[in-house]
Amino acid sequence: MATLVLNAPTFDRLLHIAIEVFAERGFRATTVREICSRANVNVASVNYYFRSKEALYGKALALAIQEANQLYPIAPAQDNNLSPEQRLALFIDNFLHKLLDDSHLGYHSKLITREIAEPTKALDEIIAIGIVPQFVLLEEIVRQILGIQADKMLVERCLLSILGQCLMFKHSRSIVDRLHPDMIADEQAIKDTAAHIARFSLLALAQIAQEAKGAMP
Amino acid sequence: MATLVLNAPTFDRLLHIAIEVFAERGFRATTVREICSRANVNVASVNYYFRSKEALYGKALALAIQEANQLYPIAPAQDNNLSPEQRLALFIDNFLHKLLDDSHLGYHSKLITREIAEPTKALDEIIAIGIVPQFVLLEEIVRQILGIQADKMLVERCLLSILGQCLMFKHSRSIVDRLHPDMIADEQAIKDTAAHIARFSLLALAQIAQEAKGAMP
DNA sequence: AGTTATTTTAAACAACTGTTTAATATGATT
DNA sequence: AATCATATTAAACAGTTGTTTAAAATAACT
Repeated sequence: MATLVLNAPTFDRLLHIAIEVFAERGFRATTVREICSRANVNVASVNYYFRSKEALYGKALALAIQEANQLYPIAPAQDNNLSPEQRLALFIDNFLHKLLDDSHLGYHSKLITREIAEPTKALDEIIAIGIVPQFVLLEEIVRQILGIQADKMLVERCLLSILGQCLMFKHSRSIVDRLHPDMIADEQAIKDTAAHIARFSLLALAQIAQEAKGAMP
Repeated sequence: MATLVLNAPTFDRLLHIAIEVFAERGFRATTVREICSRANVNVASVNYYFRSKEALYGKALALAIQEANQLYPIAPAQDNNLSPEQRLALFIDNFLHKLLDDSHLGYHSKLITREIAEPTKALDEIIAIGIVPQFVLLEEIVRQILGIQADKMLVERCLLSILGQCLMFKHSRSIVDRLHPDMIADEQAIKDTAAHIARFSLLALAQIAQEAKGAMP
């Protein structure tokens, strides 16, 4: 029988180290030799286990999404017993941690945001598995705050306003690190930053909701 | 005499095409041969005029910053006769256009934001020439809106909230393009998006200012 | 004109790229 | 112990990389 039984140690090490190196260097600048060298395996292993560098990239990306969602599940923000304001705060806190928690997650979010900023063929999977569910949840929350009558375009714009504030800390981390390193220095700092974003967004959303109510009572 | 007189046509073409290719592919994935091929010059020209690929990258980056600031000067947002609210709206509109105007600026902002997301040795120049002046201006405006007594950390957080909403459309453009392509489709759409960001931010800032005033009258 | 200085060119360079190969080692099953 | 599928290895592959070289072409100047 030829059911390629996956040798867990080598196979797994390769995948996780691939996440790191692809996150650090990007797909094209990453060399198979560097991945293998760091993983202490032979150069041929990538092609043996994954057929090609590109296929390895796809698998590493999928694993990064899966593990990130596993460590920071969105379930708490889905609790309908909470107020939409509380749920928004939970969502932002969760999202920001998913983006910034290097210590538990390694390079997962770096790889994901890199794929977003510089898409390859694998982008569709990212969007379907990693992005759309978050968009749907956040859209539901925002719609509750703004009221059902809110214009769809307005809701979407507010979504992007909220997500943009969070993603800033990932995509422009080099600047944040140089100008305000204390803002994401540790766990508590991340929590404070998340709280600010939630406050900033809620104040804006509440005002927008009030104006809309005034215009169409 | 050996004062290397720069042959404008070749030299300039090389620089501008370097902006494009580096923006599309990133520094490491860009090949000198592709730049030269697109510019219709010999492969050796890069080393002849710029000494190395890395030096060319630095020059291209500096030129991109300079031309972007030239086409979209921040002067209007510096007018002290305007209200801080108007100045904020002007700043955001200017910043967003600088980010999204492909038609006039080519790949300038793509190259700049790429360097921010994935820094090389050239990052310091970007920050000094392209980022700090914008930060300083925006900080002045936000401080006027929040009031002088506002906590420095709070002001900085609000800065990032505003900039993050704008940068979203650059760094996560692949997602915006797929989920809401109409949001940055043309000149008018960009203006509308800028107006939303200004409104969203102003509502939040006004509330924060009011709360702060209430707490410390 | 002739004599420089500057620019452009094709060719070669050594180093590195992803992938393949064929031999060897390891482990499981009989 | 013998047989077989799986795993690992070193070596080679063809192609690409940034950079250098030395000759040829062009321009500038007296």
